[in-house]
Amino acid sequence: MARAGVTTERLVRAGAELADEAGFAQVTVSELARRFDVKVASLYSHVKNSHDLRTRIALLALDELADRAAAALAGRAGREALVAFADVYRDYAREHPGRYAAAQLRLDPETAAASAGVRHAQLMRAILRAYDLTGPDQTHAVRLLGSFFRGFVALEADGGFDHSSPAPAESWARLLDVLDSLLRDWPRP
Amino acid sequence: MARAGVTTERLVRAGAELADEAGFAQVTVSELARRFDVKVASLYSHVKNSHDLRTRIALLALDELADRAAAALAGRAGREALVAFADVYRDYAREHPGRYAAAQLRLDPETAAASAGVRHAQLMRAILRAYDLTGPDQTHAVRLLGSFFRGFVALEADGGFDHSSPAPAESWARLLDVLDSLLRDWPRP
DNA sequence: CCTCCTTGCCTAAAGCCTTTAGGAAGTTCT
DNA sequence: AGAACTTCCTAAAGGCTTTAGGCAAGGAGG
Repeated sequence: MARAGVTTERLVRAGAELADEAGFAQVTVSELARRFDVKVASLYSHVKNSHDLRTRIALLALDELADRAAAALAGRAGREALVAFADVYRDYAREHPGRYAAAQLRLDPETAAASAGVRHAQLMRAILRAYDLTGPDQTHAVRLLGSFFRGFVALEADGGFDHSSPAPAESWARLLDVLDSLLRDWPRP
Repeated sequence: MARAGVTTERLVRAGAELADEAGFAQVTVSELARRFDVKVASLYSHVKNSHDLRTRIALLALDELADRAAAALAGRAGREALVAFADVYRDYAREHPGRYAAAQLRLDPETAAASAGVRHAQLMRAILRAYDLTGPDQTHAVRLLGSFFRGFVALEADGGFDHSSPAPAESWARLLDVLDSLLRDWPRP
């Protein structure tokens, strides 16, 4: 019997593509087996179980995102950096909805600590260095940005902005300006 | 055979409780049948299918949320209203994580239009009446608040704030103040 | 070249969830 | 009481997950 040449690597990559096509929830060991034209049980030599597969896809996505974010931040600071970083997120979510959903998967602490999630946090902090924020307000600001990015992208993906008029892109651009202003002129407690 | 007294109403309510206990993803027709001590197929007289069940739970959650929000807003305006409204969201998500997750379920357009989601949008607009925002900036502001609430609550639930120091509650309070400032002193384009 | 062993893939089987079809026993209304 | 409806049941098919045990392809070493 000719070997199909399945590897964990290829499996995860195919899983990511499947996620983008059909949604992260549809990523199933069975469907991947079908795509590799292999029996389901065979995949269990390459992946521990369904959860393991999903986790690996999540890690791939986090990695890709961090890479893009780091590239976008190179040579930029202040408003430019903020916008570039934010766009990386939004664009990635739009280009790769399944992978983006995967990146939201809750990881167990050890896995999370070893993931590219850590890089994300560092990059966000780096953006804020251009602004004059001290002490806890720096953390608050990180959380504001993180919350806004995540929430906006989620709402846009859910069609939450579909039935009101300015296109999401317009709000996105305007709000990034507003947030830049806010960071430059951060209100005192 | 003694009747178990299952009704769509009781099913949805039990589903909501199950969601809060075990997570929205664990809400399954089978598990509910177990809880009502009834055969699985029996439930299909009360609910069209699994998706129908989840949708009903989502609608219940949206309704409860809108009720709470409306109550919180009564007699308040400006910063007070903003904080009260925001707390309703965050508290609901913490008290009823499963229901809150259900409320995020993507509904088809007709269902969404008939849901309490519409009330949410109106309440949010009502809050902004206290601030001096005109034209598209009003929509932008609604989107900023919505994104922030949703993102913050999601990140907190995912434990995204677990390994940095100020407690989420502290950032939440501070950031609501910051946003209130921002709305009062909204930057010109 | 040819064993030997690792590894990829397979069959079998059990467990759990969903959904449909068709039937029997309570409930309700006339 | 009898008809009509509703609730619940058994049966059965189909899908996904996961484990156990086996055969054969391909590379390593003699």
